[in-house]
Amino acid sequence: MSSNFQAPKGVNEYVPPRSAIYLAARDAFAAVATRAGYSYLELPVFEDTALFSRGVGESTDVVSKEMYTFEDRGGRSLTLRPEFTVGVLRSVLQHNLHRGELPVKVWATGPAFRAEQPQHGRYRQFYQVDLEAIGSEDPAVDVETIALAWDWYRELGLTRHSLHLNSLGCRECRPVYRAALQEFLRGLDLDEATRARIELNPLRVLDDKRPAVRAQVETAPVVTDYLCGACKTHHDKVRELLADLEISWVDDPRLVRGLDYYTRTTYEFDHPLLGAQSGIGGGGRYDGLSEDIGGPPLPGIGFGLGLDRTVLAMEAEEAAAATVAGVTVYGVPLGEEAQRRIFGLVAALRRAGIAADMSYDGKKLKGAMRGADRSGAAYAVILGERDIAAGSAQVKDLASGDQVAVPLDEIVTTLKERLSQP
RNA sequence: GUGGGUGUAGCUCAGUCGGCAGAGCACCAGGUUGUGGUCCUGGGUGUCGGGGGUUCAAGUCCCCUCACUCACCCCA
Repeated sequence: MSSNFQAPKGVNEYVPPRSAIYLAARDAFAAVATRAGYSYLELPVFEDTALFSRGVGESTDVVSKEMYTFEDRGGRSLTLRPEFTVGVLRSVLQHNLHRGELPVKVWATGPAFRAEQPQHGRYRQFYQVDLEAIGSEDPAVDVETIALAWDWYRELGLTRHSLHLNSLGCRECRPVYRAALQEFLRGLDLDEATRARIELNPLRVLDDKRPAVRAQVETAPVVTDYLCGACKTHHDKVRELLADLEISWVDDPRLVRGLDYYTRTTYEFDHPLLGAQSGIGGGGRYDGLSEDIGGPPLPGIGFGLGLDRTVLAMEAEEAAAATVAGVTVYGVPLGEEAQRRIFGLVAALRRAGIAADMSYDGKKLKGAMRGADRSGAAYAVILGERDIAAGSAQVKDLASGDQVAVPLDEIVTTLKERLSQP
């Protein structure tokens, strides 16, 4: 231990060299979203507590026991966002983006917070990329979001993830199913907590992983048998379009998500190499959410994908790109005057768009050259008393070992020229 | 929140019955007064997670605590 302080329990930090994987994944998502016409949204990390309790739902675990809630100095109750979707919708409504052309297509990224027992892949501060299409009921939009997530995973080199798909129905047909399910569940032999869940959030019982519960719900009624005509048509269209895009999925009528706002299309991405925390992302339609938080009727669909678990999946599949932050040119000064000139030269190289670094602290030649080697640079620029007297510096090709003297005022152009050649 | 496992050098880990804190890699210095990567030589860089207890003696045994981790739960 090098300090008395350590990061708070359950937070996940990205430090070099691993942070490069995180950054590459996030940047790749920005590209995927942007080329599909999604605009960036930067949101507050905390919101009015009531936004989450109304949006996500009082009956969810997320709201009832996992929120970081605090009172600010003005006595307002605020909560660190436990997810993105409601905040995105709140912002879209607040800024009247839905008054323009629909759907409103936006994406966001950053940390989210839930006070859970930490585990590998489950953190109290975790990171997501989020994407939402608001204001359209078209099943093509449902599939567009799925396809973008899918393409992102593929672009990152993942091959083993799977897509699970379900439809949860709408406010017409879901209550009918819910009642049927409750009736079935009440007849089972279950523990007290689970019995309570039957009344509060019966669909979640289907998600129980315990073998004893699993076996009993085997014969439970499934939601897809209860879909109304409109929901069924929608769901069939989604599956048809998915097939068109050659995305494979498994129909999972037991797929339930832990947030109350989902309607119709619901999906989840899993990765087999992550143990219990196998859900790497999920999303779905939330056609009633706008009204739940006091907005106009406005359908929507979107997803949140876990950056932490995606990075873990990349590492598990050994797909993590070996992106090492490196420079192209490395300055090696010998002596004070040389250090001053190299410092200026490195700045000039950077201004010319060439990635450059240098040796500090008056390191001896050997140590400075070692630094050049480790920097990954293609060229070292070595400058000592003799070179200054001659008005030139030594430009060394670190791969071949060849070294030539170049006049000081021609170094930037010389290197630029050399680097532009293949 | 519940139940189990682990915590020793920067990293991966060994440490027997309680008896001088170790290995590999990494790192640093030198071999080379102005030339890296290879090679050779030398160097342990440590709050044995933290606190307390037992003991002549604790990395090792006991208690508490913190963190990580596995499963439940939850979900990203």
